[in-house]
This record gives sequence, C-alpha cells and structure tokens, in this order.
Amino acid sequence: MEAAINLFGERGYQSTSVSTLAKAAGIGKGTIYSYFASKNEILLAFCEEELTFIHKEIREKLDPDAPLAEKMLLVLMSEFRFVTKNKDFGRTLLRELTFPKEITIDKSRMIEERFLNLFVKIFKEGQEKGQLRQDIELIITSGHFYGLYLMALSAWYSDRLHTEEDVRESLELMIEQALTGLIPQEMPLHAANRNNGP
Amino acid sequence: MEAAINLFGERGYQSTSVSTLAKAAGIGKGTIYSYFASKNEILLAFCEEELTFIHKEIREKLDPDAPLAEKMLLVLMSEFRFVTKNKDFGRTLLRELTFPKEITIDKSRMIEERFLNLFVKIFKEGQEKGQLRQDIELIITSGHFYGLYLMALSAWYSDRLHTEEDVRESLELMIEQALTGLIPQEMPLHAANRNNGP
DNA sequence: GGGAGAAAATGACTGTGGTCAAGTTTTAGC
DNA sequence: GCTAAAACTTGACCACAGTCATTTTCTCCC
Repeated sequence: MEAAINLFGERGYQSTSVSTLAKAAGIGKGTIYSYFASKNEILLAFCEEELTFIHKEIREKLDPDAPLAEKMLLVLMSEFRFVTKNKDFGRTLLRELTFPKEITIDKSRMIEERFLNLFVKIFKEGQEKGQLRQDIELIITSGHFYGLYLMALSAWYSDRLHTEEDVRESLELMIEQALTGLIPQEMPLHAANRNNGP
Repeated sequence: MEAAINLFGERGYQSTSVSTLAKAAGIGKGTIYSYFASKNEILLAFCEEELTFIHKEIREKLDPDAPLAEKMLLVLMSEFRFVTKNKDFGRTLLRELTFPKEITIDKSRMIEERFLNLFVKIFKEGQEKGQLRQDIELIITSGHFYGLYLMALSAWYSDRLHTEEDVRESLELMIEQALTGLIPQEMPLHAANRNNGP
C-alpha cells in the first residue's frame, strides 16, 4: 500500500504497472495478487483509507444549522473534488465503484455504503429538524442524491460540464429540484398526473 | 460491425478478442483500429445502432396520456432491460458511457444525448399538460432522471438490488420523490431551510 | 497503359494484467 | 530437534489490447 500510494501519486495509476509496483514494494508480483483480487482493487483499498480522512474533514466543515441543500452541496462537492483531483485515478475508481466486477463487489459496496451512511445521517438530522418529509425511506433518498452526484461526475467526464463551478451549479439546481419537487407546487400529485391540458 | 454483432452475441464481449474479430471479419487487426479508436468504441457503435431500434420501440409503447411518473418508469425500465440483457456487455458499455476516456468522449456523448433528448421531449409534453413546473430547466431535469437511472443500475451491479422487480420498485420510489419533492409539502422552501427544531 | 503519389490495410511486435506450478517459510506435534 | 503439513511467495508464462513500419491498393494525370 505504501509503495502504491507513492507510485500512483508520482506516475499516476494507469502508468504504474503491477510489476513495477511489486518491485518497488520489494515483493513478487504474485504476492500482490494474493492480497488484492485485481489491480483495481488496490485502488479501492487506497480509496478506503483516504475516505476515512475525507469524511472526517467533511464532518468538521459541516455546519449543523445550515439548510439541507447547503449541507448536501458541501458533501457532494467535497467528494467531487477528491475523486477528480486526478482524472485517470477518478475515472478508474468510479468505474469500479459504480459498475463493479463480481471480483470487486465486496470492496465496492463497503465504500459506497460509507457514502450512503453519511447521507442517511444528514437526512435523519434533517427529518428531526422538520426540513424533510417524515414519510420517506432515507436509504432511497440517499440513493437519489448519490444518483445526482453520479450524474454530475458523468457530465464532467463527458466534458458536458467543464469546470468545478459548472458542476456546483448543476448540483445546486438538481438538489433544489429534488427538495422542492418537479410537479407544479400548488397542485397535489394525483391531480397533476391525469391532467390532460394546460 | 456484422462480425462484431455475431461474435459478441455468441461468445460475449470480453471473451471476443480483437484478433478473433478481425479474422471473422476477414480483415487485419490494424484495419479495425483505423475505424475504431478502441475495442470499447466498437461496443459504443453497436449500441448506437441498437438504440435507434430500442427508442422506436419505447415510443410505440408510450401512452401519451399516461402520468409522467409512469412514462418515465417505462422508459427507464426499457433501457435497463436492454443494457442488462447481458451483464458483462452492460457493464463495459455503462463504464464507457458514464465515465468515458478522452478517446471515446465523442461517441459517448452522442449516445447519451439521445437519451437526454428523449427525456426532454417527454418533459416538454409534461409541461404542456401542466404535469410539470414551468420554471425548471428541462435539461437539468433530464440529468436528474438520468442520475436516478444510473443509481438504479449501479445498485443492480453492486448486488444491492437483486431482481428487475427490485429495480423497478426503487425507481418508482425515487421518481415519486423527485416529482413531489423531499421537503415537507405544506411548508414553503425558505421556511423549511432555516427551521431548527421539530 | 503506365507511373507517381496518396490512401488504406496489415500482422509482427510491445507492454500489460493476471495465473499457477514450483519453491520457500512457518507452524505444530511428537 | 526433527518432520510433515499448511501457508505463503514467486517469477516465468499466457492472452490480450493497441502500435506502427512496411506492403498493398487505389486514384488520377499524361
């Protein structure tokens, strides 16, 4: 892991071969594969270590009295900044986290669960403060926001959003939409659904 | 492309090597790389062909008078079924579509744009029928729903949702949340935001 | 028809992730 | 202290994606 952090930091993830990594760590290549299921899993393990640190940092920055939208934006943008600090690193990590191979499912889920738990915790506080509906499943709501985060990342990787500022704006809008809802606000849901004309 | 469709169908994407594909097509391997930037781009090209067909099918199934939530669920589930028909195929495709390498950004964006346009079209109809707020940017709303779709797929690939039925239920809940909003419905946004206790 | 130059096709070659049979070290029982 | 089994380590080896110098084919003008 030490060697991995150094080499990935210096030369990037893609251009560090497993053989090089093994040599730097002073062990055989095969040994690496008896501790990690694939090269990508090394990345996940690295990410898991970092995440502890990042999440602590986020918790410190979080103002408990801030509006829910502001809290979520802070969390999502912090994660965004971390994961896109290096483009290749982030892409590989996200690919493996979001659409994991069978071989890395366990590690992937463990990491994603950390995100989701952080979300759930924030939403629970929100519910207690009356900022959030009581009749929703928080795990679904967390998934909802995780989806917005993925979308923003995807748009950034597809060059549809060019800068951090673009990402922030899009997230802000999507969060606002998620909180206030998309149907016309003066009209209850069942009426809106079957309305056939302006 | 013909050879690709056959071989990917028979042996799967991962286990079809580019050399094999070239031999089957009766051309040299290098020739393939003068038409496609990478092996993954062949997949994207294949997907683009299929998408025309899938989208036509979706448009036929869409009841124009159905509630918005129902329409979106139909669209998202159709895409889900298509992309997860074969697990490996879908994973590689989604990885490349959602977090593309520089080399495939163009093709990726072209495909994603088709999705988003389909969404925008549906939302525009929704706005005309008064099912949707007038004061929202439809492209952001489309992104919002694309995010929910990605989340559902991710949960399926991570084994957090096991069956198609699980995916449908989660999507249904998330769509409902997106439409009706997450803040308490009798309370306007600005009041909810700074409320400090139940 | 011929020849020169552009365009397209090719497959031997390279570097990589991942495997596994053989080799080495540790552990446990006597 | 000795031995046998269990646990761990290893690097030669494999299959594959992607490259590029060379060869083949096409194009167009005289």
